[in-house]
Amino acid sequence: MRASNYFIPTLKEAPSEAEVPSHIYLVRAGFIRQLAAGLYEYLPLGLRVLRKIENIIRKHMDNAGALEVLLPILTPAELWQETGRWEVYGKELFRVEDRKGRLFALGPTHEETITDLVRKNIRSYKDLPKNFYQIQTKFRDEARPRYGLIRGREFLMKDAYSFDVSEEMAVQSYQVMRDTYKRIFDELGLDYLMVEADTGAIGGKYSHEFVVKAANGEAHIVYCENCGYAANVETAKYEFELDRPPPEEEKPLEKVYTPNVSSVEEVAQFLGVPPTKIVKTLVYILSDGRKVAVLIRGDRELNETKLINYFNVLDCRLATSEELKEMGVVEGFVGPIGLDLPVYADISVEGLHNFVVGANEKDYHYINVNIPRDFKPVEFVDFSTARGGDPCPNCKQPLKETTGLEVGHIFLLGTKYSEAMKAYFVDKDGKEKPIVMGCYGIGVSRLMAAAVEQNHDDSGIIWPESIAPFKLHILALNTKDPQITDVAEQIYKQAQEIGVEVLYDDRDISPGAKFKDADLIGIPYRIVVGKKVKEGKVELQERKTGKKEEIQIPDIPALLEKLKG
RNA sequence: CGGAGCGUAGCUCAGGCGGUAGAGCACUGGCAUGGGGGGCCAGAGGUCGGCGGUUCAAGUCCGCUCGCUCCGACCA
Repeated sequence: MRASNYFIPTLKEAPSEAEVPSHIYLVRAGFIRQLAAGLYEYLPLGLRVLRKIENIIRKHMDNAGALEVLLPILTPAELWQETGRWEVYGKELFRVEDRKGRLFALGPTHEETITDLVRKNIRSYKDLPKNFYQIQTKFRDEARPRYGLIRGREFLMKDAYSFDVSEEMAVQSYQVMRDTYKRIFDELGLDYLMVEADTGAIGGKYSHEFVVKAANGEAHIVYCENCGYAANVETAKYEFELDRPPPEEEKPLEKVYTPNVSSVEEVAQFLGVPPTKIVKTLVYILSDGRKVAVLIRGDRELNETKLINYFNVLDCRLATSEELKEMGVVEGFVGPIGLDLPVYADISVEGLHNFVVGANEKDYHYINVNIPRDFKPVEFVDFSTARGGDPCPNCKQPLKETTGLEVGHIFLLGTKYSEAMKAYFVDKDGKEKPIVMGCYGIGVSRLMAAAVEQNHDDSGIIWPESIAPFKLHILALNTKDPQITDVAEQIYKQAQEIGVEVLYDDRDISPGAKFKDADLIGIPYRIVVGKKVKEGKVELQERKTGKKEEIQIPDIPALLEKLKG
């Protein structure tokens, strides 16, 4: 491709709305443009990268035996109502109405659609297993689109759905996908982790996320370098036993005056005790209306996902000041003793002795509280958020903590959708059974951003070779010098003949501008044709390392062959 | 959805006291130049987000509205 015929609108300055490196560089280097909040246009360069990512995914999915389909973006509301997700998915679901008033959703995911297709067309165990996938635009009416391609309202995803006759077979399909995903992310050249994850709104029995390590990621994960344990903090466990303070002799319960002292830090300082001996009491309202008190040790953070899962509800939130008042609860001094709410305790509270809690009375705390002497929780449950330094649940070595971008998520769904939508098959024994499903997503457009987050420097993007828009960038430094343009043209033609994807900067602009653009665009290899052609030489530069090397012109075909391979 | 900020040239931003609209970069023509966004000359480019109000006069003050961004809630 000749740059003079192409479209690469580069920008010297970062657009004011861009915050993170991937957004800044993808816009500046002419890969994407923003149309509205969370909506992006892919320019020719951007589309090339997107297609590369797609094709890598497609290749591995095909190799794994998955079958590509293309499902409509518009999905009838009735389908979503069948599974209950018309309500459950909430405001994130983009809803539209046709002229007759019939309601549709712009698909954020396609479990309902694919399950409908399968129930209408698959009857027998002989038709199974099947795995269908598509690469399709998805929609989410995000409350807050952010960070360019990382969180858009419209984005490209690969989604796949497996259908099996039994859970055993479904687990096998799941494992095939897990291995396939590893191959995909390996080939994409990204630094990623596969982590245990929560199933969220998709539901299902268990799931794994594929997380690309990135400072701007929304996924918080912990992992163990020793044994390989890795999990999203939403679901991560840690070895509680090693997190316990040593046993103590029980001291008598005492109520102490703690004027205006309510936060853990304040109480710890005021009473001269470590936060590990203070127990926070949090009052939560569950989405089914239940009100519960949850105890957790002062140094630990409660994990609302674990709470939601334990109580089997859609959502939860802390009670507001007004609600606490209505319940007769004293904000800032809440405690389990004499509280008229079911009290659940995090596992961190189990075995804790002589600790501090609020006294349900303004400006008072109890000290030397002990279980079960002073109160008894309904149950001890793992509610706390794992963090770096916690002992690994498998091997007890300290866990590491990092943030990342979730670029893939696989779920063993079980029969949640097949039962809700009556997707049954007739098994060998002649009995009708629900199909066992799995679903598997990859954020294609998000991967493009993730790759840039992980591969850039102060000058611009450094594309991994597998997804770079071109392999080779030829810079003819002075287009008025026929000797230079002749050589550059010749290399360009050779590269095309050999099959190296090449961008040829033949524009009549200053050399500096060409170098700056080339750095910004981030094509892995660069051949600079300049003054040295007089000595029969050009220069090869590697974007990643900045390494420069002089090449004799007759050696170029060999070099191109190498680049192709 | 709560809180905050910002909308002026293609981009990044000044101007704010109410009185003829600015800079840098980009763009067009010309000249010179040709290894890191370089120089000189000339030029084009604006319903100052929109609607309404105050005023002799509004980019500037007031109200409403739309958009974009940030923090939070939420989320892949």
